[in-house]
Amino acid sequence: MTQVFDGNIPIYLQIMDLIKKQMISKELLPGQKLSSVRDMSKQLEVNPNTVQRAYVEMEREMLVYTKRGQGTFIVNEPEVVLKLRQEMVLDRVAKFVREMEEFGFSHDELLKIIERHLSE
Amino acid sequence: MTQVFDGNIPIYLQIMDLIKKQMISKELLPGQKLSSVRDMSKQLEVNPNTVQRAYVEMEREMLVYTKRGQGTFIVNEPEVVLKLRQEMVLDRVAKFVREMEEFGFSHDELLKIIERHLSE
Amino acid sequence: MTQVFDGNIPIYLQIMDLIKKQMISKELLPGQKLSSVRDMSKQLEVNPNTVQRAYVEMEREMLVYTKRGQGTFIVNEPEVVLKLRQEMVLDRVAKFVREMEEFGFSHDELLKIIERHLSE
Amino acid sequence: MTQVFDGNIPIYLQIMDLIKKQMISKELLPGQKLSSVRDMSKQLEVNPNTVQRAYVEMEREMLVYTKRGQGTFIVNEPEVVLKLRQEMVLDRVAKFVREMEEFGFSHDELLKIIERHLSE
DNA sequence: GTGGTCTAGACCACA
DNA sequence: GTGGTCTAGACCACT
Repeated sequence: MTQVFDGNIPIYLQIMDLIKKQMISKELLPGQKLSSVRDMSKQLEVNPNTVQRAYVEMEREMLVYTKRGQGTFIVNEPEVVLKLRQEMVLDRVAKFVREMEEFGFSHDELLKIIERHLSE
Repeated sequence: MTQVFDGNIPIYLQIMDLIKKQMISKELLPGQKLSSVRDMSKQLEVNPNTVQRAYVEMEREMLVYTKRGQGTFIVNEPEVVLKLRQEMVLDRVAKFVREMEEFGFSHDELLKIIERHLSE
Repeated sequence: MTQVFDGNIPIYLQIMDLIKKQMISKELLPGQKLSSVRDMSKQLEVNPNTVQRAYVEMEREMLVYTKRGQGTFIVNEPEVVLKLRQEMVLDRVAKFVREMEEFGFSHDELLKIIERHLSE
Repeated sequence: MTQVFDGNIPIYLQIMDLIKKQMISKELLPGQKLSSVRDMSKQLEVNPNTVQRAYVEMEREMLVYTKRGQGTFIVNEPEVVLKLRQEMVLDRVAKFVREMEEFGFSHDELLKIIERHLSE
């Protein structure tokens, strides 16, 4: 599975998103080491600087921390990941529902649409 | 309510999205005239060139057409709007479901989350 | 006067410092435009990215703001600059006094040393 | 009191500075043995290589010398320490005065600022 | 012309 | 090997 990026959104943001999703889905656990900047850049076929930027930005968001010369790690507090999960899910659901309302769907219609989509 | 744009996505794309939503929700009807580039740019507090670009792109997508000296108009065929609606809804639903799956939610959980959100 | 940087401190931090000093000494006034990234990079004989980083970092510190396509500007509130001035002066003085105390100087000696230095 | 380092300046330089200050304030006397690399690295929570590098640099500056199997020692000549003291004081004072001038302070203002700071 | 992002690749401090 | 910084230079969105 090669990673493909949306050309209209900065790649470093998409990398941050990718890692956040892995934190939420428990592919990445608290305290676990992230791939090194170099490895990640090869995996994603992206410049090391771009990965670096994603890591720095996530460190600023207190989701990861860096040990000089050792690597970058998911923060140790599971609460942080839980909070992230809540925030991201809420954000996505709210945005989705708002958009569907803007399209003129009632809540019932919305649920039916999703159910139909899931059953396919 | 002033329009606020996401700094990480090209503004012309966000303007296109805005207009498409208005077409779908019937705030903009087939054949109706869009605000002039100048007016729209003032409303959105955006450079006229940016609005212009959004209009041109939408013309390329055959959603609007331009009459010299008169302005830009939504295409007259209602089917086009219907098709747009289907496409955008499908796109949004598919994207939303995919993301929720990436978060590790089952389909049942997903439905429950939405129901809970709607009932608030 | 060519700018020379201390090899042991990141250049972008030294550029930030430079600009802050100019804000404090009123070479740069609230609302004033900074040199463009490219111009500044030529003036300082430094890569544009390095200047860019300094600007972004200062934007995060709310000392400057950016208008897309127009440039980077000192924030308009003079209070911010005053606060910066207070902070930086206090920081420098406190650090200096602390160091001189660590060297074993009394306050009287410290004052004499400075007076002698100033009169040279 | 745990030692905390400024992440933007090489740690070995900060360690050198620390030792020099101790020499100047006579916490470390001519001929006295420095903590072993291993002990020092534990105290400072730093990699032994980093301490080692600080020691080597200081040996190059002729401020310490190493006896094989016995450890690292402050040089025996008190004049060296005196000279170091003069140099560091001059350096700090000059740098401080220069910075305050860059901030736009006159010599009088500078003295007043320090006096006010000392009297607090 | 202006900032924002990205690539390709280098050198450094640190473990 | 690992992150942090920097250069050289490109392309893009926006004014």
